[in-house]
Amino acid sequence: MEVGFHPFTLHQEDNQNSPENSDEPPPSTLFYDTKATSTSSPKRSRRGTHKRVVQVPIKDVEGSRLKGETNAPPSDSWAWRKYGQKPIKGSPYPRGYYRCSSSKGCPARKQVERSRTDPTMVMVTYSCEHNHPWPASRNHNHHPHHNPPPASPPSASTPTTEAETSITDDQLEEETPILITQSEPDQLEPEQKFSSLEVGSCGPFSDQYGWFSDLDSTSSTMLESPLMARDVVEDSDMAMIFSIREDEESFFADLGELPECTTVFRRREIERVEEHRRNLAPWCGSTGCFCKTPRFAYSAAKDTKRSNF
DNA sequence: CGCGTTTGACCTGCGC
DNA sequence: GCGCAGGTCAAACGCG
Repeated sequence: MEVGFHPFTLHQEDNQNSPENSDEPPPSTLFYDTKATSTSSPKRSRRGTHKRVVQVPIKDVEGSRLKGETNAPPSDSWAWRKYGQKPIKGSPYPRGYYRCSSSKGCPARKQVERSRTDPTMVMVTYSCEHNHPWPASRNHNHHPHHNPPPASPPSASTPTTEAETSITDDQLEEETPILITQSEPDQLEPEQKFSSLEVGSCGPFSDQYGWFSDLDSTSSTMLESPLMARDVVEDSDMAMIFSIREDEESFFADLGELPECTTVFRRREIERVEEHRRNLAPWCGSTGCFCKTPRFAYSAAKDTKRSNF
């Protein structure tokens, strides 16, 4: 399919949903997760919605699909339909609103806007969860087998649906390691940190996988960021990561054609993790936890008159 | 013809 | 209560 993009940074939104106020995450690879209760209709609840903000290098977006638009939706494997666009106060770039068109009634939505502080980055805010299986038609490299991800304790939040699980599996079939970091870990217990990164936790992660699956090998550059190099893993999280490793091995066995760089990365990271494990070094500094590959991720007149857009 | 995008209008939440 | 700003709706339009 089209060129994938690299989720670069994700940061947790506060309850007020104001990426424009928080679009200055460090230029490192971060993966924020927002935990909140989804309330009634999305339209009526601007706060309390589970959102995830992903910062993506603009070049990747451009590579996928864009028509001179400043914030063309990054290419993930879900089908997104644009339903609105608004100029955001304080930002020179408009925000585009997309909803999943893969399935009727799917509540999944995402907002795309270019970062004010770094025009080379696009902020993608995911909210709600896909309520349907992974759009196979859009999912290249679909492998029919594979074990479900290690039974990471079901997320404390929203249970993972079967569809979501399968989605995850499918997407986990995809290669390309991904770095996931959750911010604001201080507000979460270790388990929570991870559960919030899990697939089922109000699921947005499953749709994260969507574009994870489209990542191309170039993401390895991001993955070898300094931040990546200094990861330290906590025991509980290590357990997760290592329980996944088994799958990983089988995965890799099936991924013979993966770009070498990604494979190198994995091995490198595995070694690092193991080393950390040996040292039992604490991790999750102020920037929080992170996971590696997608497989590991699961742990991962008003206005018109005034806005004239 | 179906699907996606554009865009003006409307609705809702929140801060003051 | 009011105004602002964000989020969504839906008609019109474009494209394949």
